[in-house]
Amino acid sequence: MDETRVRDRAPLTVIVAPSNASPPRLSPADLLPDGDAAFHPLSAVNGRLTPPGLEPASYATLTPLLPLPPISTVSDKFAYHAGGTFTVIQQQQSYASLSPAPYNEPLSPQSAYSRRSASPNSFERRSPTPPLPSPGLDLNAALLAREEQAQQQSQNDTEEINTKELAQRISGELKRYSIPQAIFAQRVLCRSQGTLSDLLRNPKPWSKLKSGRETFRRMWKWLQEPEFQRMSALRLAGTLCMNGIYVFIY
DNA sequence: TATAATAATCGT
DNA sequence: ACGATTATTATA
Repeated sequence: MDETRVRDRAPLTVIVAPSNASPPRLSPADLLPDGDAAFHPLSAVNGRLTPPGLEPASYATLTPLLPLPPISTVSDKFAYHAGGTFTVIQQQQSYASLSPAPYNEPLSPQSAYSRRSASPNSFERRSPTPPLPSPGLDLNAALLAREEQAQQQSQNDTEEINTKELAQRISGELKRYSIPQAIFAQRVLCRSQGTLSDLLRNPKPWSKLKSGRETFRRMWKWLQEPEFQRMSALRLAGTLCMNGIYVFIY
């Protein structure tokens, strides 16, 4: 719908790659377009995420150090339909399989927001987007998965969001993990710091929102992710900015 | 206390 | 919604 602005400070080479060449290479540096001093991919606190109740470490330090996360996952899928066309993978949930089960949430589960979505204390994994059914594989499974996903999606799209509460929650989380507005806004919302600040302080009621809804949906989604995944999103740079589609950069 | 980092405001 | 500007807060 909207959200199609691509603004890069650093001239990144974005190539939607014809994939008969060698597998895509991502250098960690590419994931950190703005030499963000805040991001220290290596300062992992031996794997454990902030346990409920403990003072949260900075978001930069609590990432459980996924050893070059994207690449392996990605190249799997990549290889999967590396048929000669290009490699675009629907964004989402790429890391779910990589890390040990995370603590879900230091906070109380969302309650008032919605009655339909998300069981409070399970991860309710949306399955990673099933690769396009490839001939010879199990069609039914693929179709089923796809359908589930579609349901999920339409649910998400239909969902009404209590923007006021959402804003509070987000503010809270940003504080807890010392996530700067600028980072969150840019990386997960594709918005500017000022915009986010405004949204958080004076959220308009859902009913009065038009295109602005998308932004709140993103906040909501982010909130539903398990912690490690949220952090990935933070480090990932621009992932969601292109229509929910990953484009490999190399 | 100076400076840097981050957040809030406001005109467009 | 952006982004420049100003205000606030953290830090050396």
